[in-house]
Amino acid sequence: MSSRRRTEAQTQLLDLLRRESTALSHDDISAKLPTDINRVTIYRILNRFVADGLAHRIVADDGRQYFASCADGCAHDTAAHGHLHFRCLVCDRVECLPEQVAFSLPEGYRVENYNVTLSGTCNSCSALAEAN
Amino acid sequence: MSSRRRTEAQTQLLDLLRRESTALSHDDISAKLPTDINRVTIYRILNRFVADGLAHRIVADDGRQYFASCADGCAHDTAAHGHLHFRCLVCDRVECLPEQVAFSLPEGYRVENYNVTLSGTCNSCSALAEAN
DNA sequence: AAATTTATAGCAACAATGTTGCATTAACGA
DNA sequence: TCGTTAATGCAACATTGTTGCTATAAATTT
Ligand SMILES: [Zn+2]
Ligand SMILES: [Zn+2]
Ligand SMILES: [Zn+2]
Ligand SMILES: [Zn+2]
Repeated sequence: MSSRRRTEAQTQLLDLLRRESTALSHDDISAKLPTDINRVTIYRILNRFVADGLAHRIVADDGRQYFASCADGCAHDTAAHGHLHFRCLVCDRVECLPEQVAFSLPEGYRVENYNVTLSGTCNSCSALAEAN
Repeated sequence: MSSRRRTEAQTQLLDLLRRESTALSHDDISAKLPTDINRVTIYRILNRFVADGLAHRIVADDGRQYFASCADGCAHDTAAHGHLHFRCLVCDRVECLPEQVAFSLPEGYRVENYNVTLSGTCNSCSALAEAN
């Protein structure tokens, strides 16, 4: 395998993902990056991060990709990404939740990727709603 | 609410969804329909079916929408769609599996939609692989 | 049966998201 | 310092799904 090079763009992107507590869409990332990085470059860096196990990709129920750092407690094997994702329909944020999903699967199925996304109202948004 | 009208296009589409054992993408549907129906019309009919509880929408981890009839045993409330979906990376089919997913959610989260998709190799494709 | 109403269909154009090809730049090792 | 090639940036494209508008036709009323 060809080895990776340390570039400014990648450093910024990885720092961003690690700093954020929620999973980020491409748009989120573009908006939050300190420097302008080309659209395509961002996509390519993200794909590389996923391939290298630095981040994982969530395809949410809005059909868009979100990316989250794999740093904390989420080991790089597939099964570790079986954790839950929650997309809030109010604040439009996607969170990685630590809870694992349990299920049984009929004989003969071999799982390679997990993509579990619930959507609804997140805890902070329901708290806000209660307050009114 | 304005009442629905019985049209040829809708009948064909609903028949197709009910006849099929797997969830269908737009392309699948286009290809399998006995008559040519306009792209946009298909999308609109599908959205109506989902709104009316005749079908449910799955957003798979390829970012595309798949549709399955709600006829058999899948009641029309949200929770009933908590069943598992499996997308086979070999034969590219999406199945509704009857098994429910179990998970716990932190306090304060309110779920409106479930979207659980595993991907990998389905039972028939792994059987074929074994045979070789 | 004819006229009326309006849900549905069809066409064109658009929007959003992500990828590929290719030339240029720059990281890194020799 | 030089050469190799990974990474970037630009343009163009691909795919998937939606919206606006007009035409058609299903259902209801006259
Ligand atoms: Zn929220
Ligand atoms: Zn996650
Ligand atoms: Zn298969
Ligand atoms: Zn299903």
